[in-house]
Formats: sequence, structure tokens, C-alpha cells
Amino acid sequence: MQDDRPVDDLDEAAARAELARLAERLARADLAYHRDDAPEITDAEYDALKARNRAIEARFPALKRTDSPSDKVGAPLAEGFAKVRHAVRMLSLENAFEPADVIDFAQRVRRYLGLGDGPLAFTAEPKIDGLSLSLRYEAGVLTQAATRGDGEVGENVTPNARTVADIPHRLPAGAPDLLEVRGEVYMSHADFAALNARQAGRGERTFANPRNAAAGSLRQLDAAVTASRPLRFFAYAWGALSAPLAATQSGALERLSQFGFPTNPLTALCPTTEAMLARYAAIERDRASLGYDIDGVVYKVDDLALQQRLGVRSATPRWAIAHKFAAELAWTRLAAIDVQVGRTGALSPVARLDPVTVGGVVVSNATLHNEDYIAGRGADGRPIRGGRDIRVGDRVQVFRAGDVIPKVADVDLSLRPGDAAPFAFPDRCPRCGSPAVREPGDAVRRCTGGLICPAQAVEKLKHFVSRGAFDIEGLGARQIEMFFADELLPIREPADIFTLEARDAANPVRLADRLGYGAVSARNLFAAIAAARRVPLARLLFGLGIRHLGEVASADVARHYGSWEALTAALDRARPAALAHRAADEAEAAERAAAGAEGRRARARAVRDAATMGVPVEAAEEWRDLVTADGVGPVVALSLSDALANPRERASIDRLVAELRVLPPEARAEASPVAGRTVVFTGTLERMTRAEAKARAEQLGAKVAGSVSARTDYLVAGPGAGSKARDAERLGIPVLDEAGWLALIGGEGPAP
DNA sequence: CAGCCTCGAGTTCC
DNA sequence: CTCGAGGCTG
Repeated sequence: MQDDRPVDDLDEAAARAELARLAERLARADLAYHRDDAPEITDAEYDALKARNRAIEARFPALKRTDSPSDKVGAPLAEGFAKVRHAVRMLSLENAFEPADVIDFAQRVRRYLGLGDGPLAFTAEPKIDGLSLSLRYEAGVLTQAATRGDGEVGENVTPNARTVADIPHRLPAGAPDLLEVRGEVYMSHADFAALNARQAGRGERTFANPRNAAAGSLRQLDAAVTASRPLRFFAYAWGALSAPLAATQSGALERLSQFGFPTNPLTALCPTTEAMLARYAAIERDRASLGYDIDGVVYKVDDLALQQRLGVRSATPRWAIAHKFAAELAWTRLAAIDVQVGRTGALSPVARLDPVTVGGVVVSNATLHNEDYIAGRGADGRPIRGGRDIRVGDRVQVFRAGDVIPKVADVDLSLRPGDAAPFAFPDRCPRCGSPAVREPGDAVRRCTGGLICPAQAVEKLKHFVSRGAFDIEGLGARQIEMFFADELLPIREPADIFTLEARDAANPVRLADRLGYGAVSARNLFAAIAAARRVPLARLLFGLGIRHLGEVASADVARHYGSWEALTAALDRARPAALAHRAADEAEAAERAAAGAEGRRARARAVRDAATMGVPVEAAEEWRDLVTADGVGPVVALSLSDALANPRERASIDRLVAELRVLPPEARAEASPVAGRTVVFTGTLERMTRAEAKARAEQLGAKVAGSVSARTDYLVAGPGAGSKARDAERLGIPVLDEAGWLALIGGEGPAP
């Protein structure tokens, strides 16, 4: 098939065949690289194929194909599926594992709504184990189908969804003009077994479980393949709507059913918590005979107006919860315990297991959490598993928490080998040999090597290029490992990434000829790095990987200071106060340790006073400004201060920042009149609870504070307001009543 | 000061 | 996805 003759030796027919072969070969390589993230040829080979394609086209211009690979420039755009931004975010659900969690949930809802013992109904429906899908209908016609993705952005699988018999292509008259229907795509047990038999008969891959089969079938580039797979669908929710479906969850499901969507027949309305739990028991009892996989029961507040008042937290709604069935368990042998070193130096023990199937997936690794967990102690020091420890060679019980993360749950002492010794958790870093210490009250042991430790250094770099940070295309975890180990063109700290191209240019052998790179891929990498030089302050901060500064805290700090210069200047000024704060903490700890010894206590206090007293007023004020900032407390503040004050670390950061153009945080451009304002609520609110008022205000971009200060913009005072109202008056801050507040934010109350 | 909620950091397999 | 812990609220 393959034609290796020099281009000049090809006749027209051979050239035509070779162009077809190259087009197919390159398209396959593009998919493997970009969609599956699993390159099947090296970049050099890829470049060579492209070069040959171009050479043949140059000699036989008339034969150039309409789908010529030459027309696809650089990083091919051949992504498997187009990305789709969901008009309304697809949320995930909070989980409950025990009846007590469900009772808690119902109580939380009551408290939040201020319902007392009044009536409150929930729907209960089986939680289908498939993959969620959002179907968009415009003017009654299915126009788009998208997978959940990360909840914000999913994949466009419209042609595939059209092949699913349960999904209507058109809606009857009376359906809203715009309607996004959400539900679960799944495969029945019978269809799954038949499909696997068919696959096996043809020598093709079989699927581990119905969910994987459903996911694999829906995410086919060729919708004809999807059409040949027996997929089904249950509708259970909705996204964007031009008109409300009903006043209740159950009513809305009824409407969806009238529109032609299958809804689950086991769905029931439960007037009490007891009814919810009874429904759970009934569904669990029928689980095996349903004919499809379910992994729990979902409860939702039935009244949609109440759902709206409850609103959503960062990723989950307050008005629903998933009551999961007990996880499937499996027994296997613990072959070894490895200890990994994370970016913060945390030593994490990982169980290497004899492979075993748990819940349809073969598991060979599982987390062991920390040294206490192995020893049979919980976080509070109390025995877990009846105090049984875990030893290499033991028979252990494994389950997948949340059906995902494998964990070792238990151990069978009766089968323990006679020579099994208790696991000795290392007190030195397994990678760099530095002492590994456990701070008092901390559950994890950490390597103290800092950036000396290659494990920490490389994990920090991986974090630096990760999604929420610099997110450099073509520079992922694998590439970081490679460059970290490379002698000729190393990346050992973040700044090295941005000097990569210049250093490469000075090398005798270029990247384009090494490490599996070709001219195209090397150029693409340098371009992606160049693009990453312009970086928002929040991403820079997060990328630095400073302990306790995650995505949210980084954004908070960035917004607080506005620029890198302002941030570093402020932190440098605050440093003496930070040190004093640490000294005070340590003195206090010493004091506690020497409880009873009056003399020592006095000495500790003296140390603290001394540490606090010498601090310049300016430093104390700057420190105070930091610790009182939104989302920042003493722990976060101290961690940030330490990172910037450490000479080695600071030098590395300065080298990095010199390579960058740091962009200021975006001002929150909200249309709401209260965006960016600080509001304080006091007194009794009559039309909403305090929690609700706060959530609503924050949703509109306002900050809700607990006490009135000069920075407060509005005080919302209900009946019974006391000192806060007087404070506001004294400070000349506008005071609104509840009606005035609702008028200001424009609406009767909680709006969509 | 206690409990709640959210965030951070850890992990697996596809 | 879960656990632990930091920060905020009542």
C-alpha cells in the first residue's frame, strides 16, 4: 500500500493514490494527537509526511485534494467535536450517603427558606448511570445537543443525538419557543450485552460497563456508528426557557412527557422525609430488575419558586441532593505501598493492588490518604476499621468513592501473612532524602526540601502550566517531565519556559530535531509560550503554586491589589508584621504546650509582646489590610508573605515576572446598580431569609458585610434594627428598608 | 467560639 | 470526588 518511491519517480496514478493515503494518514494522526491526546507517530514523522504531501502536490498541482492536509495550518483544528457554551450552566449534585444526610438536607432547606414545620414536598427519582445531555429546541425543532463537559462548556454532538430514538426531533405545538431539555443518555443491560456480543464477534473492542458503552457510542465522530447503537434517554431537567413549564418540578416533568420525552416512571412526589426514604428503599429493592444501571436516588424541592429562592452554590444547587447507593466492594491483595511527593511536598501513600474489577472498572491503584489512615487512625486520632492497620501482603477491600476514586476500605486480619510487618511511613522524602515532617495538628507529612526536591520542583512546574494557571497548549505534564530531565534545553523553573526559544536558538542541535519534535510542532510550542506571556494577575498568582493560594484566593488577592507592583510593594511593607504574627502564634503554641507552668506562660507572653511591639505602624496597617481582605485570613496571608520573602523563591519569581506582561484584573462589569457595592443587612427581613438575601446580593455582584463601616454603601434595615442603624446614620450611609432594597435591585424578589 | 460553607490539594481511570 | 482545614457567620 505505502509508496516510498521518491516523488520524482511517481506517475500520476501512483501520486493520486499516495495523496489519498497521506490525507487519511495525517487526518488519523491529527485525531490521535488532538482528540485522544495519544500521538501515534512522532512529530518528526508527522512533519515528514506533511513535507512529502506538499512535494507531491507541487509536482502534480491538478491532483491536489479538496481536503488537502497542506491547507490545515500548524496545530490542526481537527478537534473531535466543536465546543458549546451552555446558556445555563449544567450543575452537579451534592451527595448523600446515609439517611441522616438526607434528613440534614431537608432541614437545611427548611432553615434557608424559613419554613419551620410547614409543608415541603420533594420529588424522588432514580439517578440514571449514563451521561448527561442538553438538548436545545428552537421553534420546536432540535437545533443542538451538547454533552455536559465541565458544566460550562460541553461538546456539540447534535448529529449523534438525532440518531437516538427516544429524543424527539420536533416538539408538538404548545411547547415553549426556546426550550433546553436535560436528561441522561444510557444503555439498557440487554442492549449492552447484545452490543458487546456483536463487538466481540467482529473482533472489536468490548465495553467495561453500560455507561462506558453509552458514552463511547454517543461520542462517535461518525453519527452512523451512533445510530447503530441502542441508546436511550430520560429527561429530568431543563436549561434555558422562553416560558415556564410549570409551577412545580413534577408538573414540569409531566409537560416534558407530553412533549414526547421519556421520563422515569419511578419518579414520585414525597410530602415528607419519611416518604423520601421509603421511596429510596423501594427503588433500591427494584434496582436489579430495572434493566438499566442506576446509582442512587435524586431528591428535588418540588416547588419551582422555592427552588429559585434557594438558588445555587458554586457548583451545586441548594434544592437537590443525590442519595447514592452503597458502593460496590471487592477484595484483592495489597502488593505494595508507594509514597508519592506532591507539589507542596505532601507525601501521599498509594496502594498498588493486584488488579481487580470494582463497579465495572479494573482497579490497580488506590489512595491510602496518609500515614494515620494506614495505621488505622482517623483524623481525630481515634481508631478506624477497629484500629486495624494495613500491611503489604494483606487482603484488602476496595471501593470506588463516588464511583470514581478507588480507596482501601478494610483489611482481613485472618488472611494476613505471618511475615507481614507494619508499614513504616518514611520520615525522609523518598525522592530527595530531606526530612519529612508533620506539623502539629496536620494530617500530612511533608518533604522539607522545597525547590531542592526534584519531585516538588517538577510538580510545581506541572501546576504552573495547568488549566487554571498558564494553560500553555503543547506544554502539559508529559512535556514538563521531559524538559525537566533534558540537559540541553532544560526547564527547571517557570522563567525557563519563557527563555526556551532564545536558548534553543543558541543550541547546536535545535528542538525541531530532537525529543520527537519537528519544525511545525516546535514552532507551535514557541507560539503558545509567546501567547502565554500576557497573563492576568490572578492566573500568575495561582500559577506560582503558593500553598493555600488556590484559584479563588488568587483571584481575591489579585482584585484586592490590582497590580503585581502594588501587591509586592504592599507585601514587602507588611513583612515585619507578618513575622510578628508568626512569632505570636508560636509563642502561643509554646504556651499551650507548657500548660500549667506559669513561669513559661509569662515568658511566652513576653516573647509575643516583644515581637508585636517592634512592628512599624505602616507594616501593621498593611498586614491588617491583607488579612481583612475578602477570602484572606492569617494562614493565607502568611503563606503568601513567606513565599515572596524567601530570597531564592523571590528571585525565581522576579525572573519569571520579568518575562511577562501582567494584566490587571478585569473590573467586574455588572449591569446591576449594586455591583461592587458593600451591603449590610440588619433587623428582621420579611420577604426572604438572611441567607437568601445575601446570596441574591452576591449574585448581583455586591459584597455582603457583617458590620457597618465607612466602606459600607447601603444598610438594609428591617424592623428591630439596633446599633447598626445608628452607626449608619452617624456615618451618613444610606439606609433602605426591605421594599426599598428590592426596588433598588429591580424585582419583586428573587428573580431568575 | 462553634458550626457551616467553600476552598485547596490530594487522588484514579477513561 | 473526598477530605481536611481555613474563613465567615451567628
